[in-house]
Amino acid sequence: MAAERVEERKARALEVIRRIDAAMPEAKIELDFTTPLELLVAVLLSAQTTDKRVNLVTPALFRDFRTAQDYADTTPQVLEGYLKSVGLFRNKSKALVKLGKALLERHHGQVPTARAALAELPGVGNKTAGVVTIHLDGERAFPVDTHILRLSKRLGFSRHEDPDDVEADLRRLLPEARWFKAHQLIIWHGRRVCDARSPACHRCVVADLCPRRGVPPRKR
DNA sequence: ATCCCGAGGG
DNA sequence: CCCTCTGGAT
Repeated sequence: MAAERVEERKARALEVIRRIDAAMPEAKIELDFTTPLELLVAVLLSAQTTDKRVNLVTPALFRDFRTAQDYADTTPQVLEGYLKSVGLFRNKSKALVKLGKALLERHHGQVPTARAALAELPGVGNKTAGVVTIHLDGERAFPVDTHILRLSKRLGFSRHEDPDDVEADLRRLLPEARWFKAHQLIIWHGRRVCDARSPACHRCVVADLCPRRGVPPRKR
C-alpha cells in the first residue's frame, strides 16, 4: 500500500474535522470555570479524571479558593477534603498549594497565558499548559491528551506514541486556524462515539474515512 | 519506567 | 473483575 500523499492526508483530515463539526457543532470544553485561575485549576484536576467528576468538586473549591493567595495560604490536607473523590487527589492537593505560591512569586498572582510559562508551574505539564493557553487566547497549540492520542492513531493522523510528536504531526496536518476547533471536536467525538473501550463505528460520521473502522480495540 | 488514584462502566 | 478518565513528577 503506497503511503498516502501529504496533500491527500491533509484533505482527509480536514474532511474528518468538517464532518464532526457538522454532526456536533456544540463541541466545546466541558469543564466549568469563570476565570483564568479556575480554568487552570480545573484542567489540572482533570488529569486521569472525567470532566464530570471535576465539575462535581469545583463549585465548593472555587467558592472557598478564589485567588492564588488562597491556595498558597492553605495546606494539602485541607484541599484533600475538597478533592477526595478526584483521582490522584493527594498529588493534586500538593500541587495546588505549590501552584499558588509559584503564581505569586513568578506572576504577581496572575495566570500567565504563554504556554512555556504555564508549563513551568508546579503540577502543570505541556498538555495542561496547552489547553489553558488556547482557551485564554495566549497562543495557538494542539495539546495532545488521551483522546487526541487515541483518535490520532485510529484515524491515521499520527503513528507516534509520544504526545509531543503527535502534536507536531497534527500541526502539520491541519491549518492553524482550525487547531482550536479541531482539538475540541476530536475530544467530543472521542467521548461520545470513538471511545477507548468500544468505538461506535456504526454511528460514526467519519467511519468511511477511518483506517481502523470496525477493528475492535485491544492493543495498538 | 513507575507511581499516584477515586469513580463509573462493561 | 478490568479498563478508562483532557497527566505530571520522580
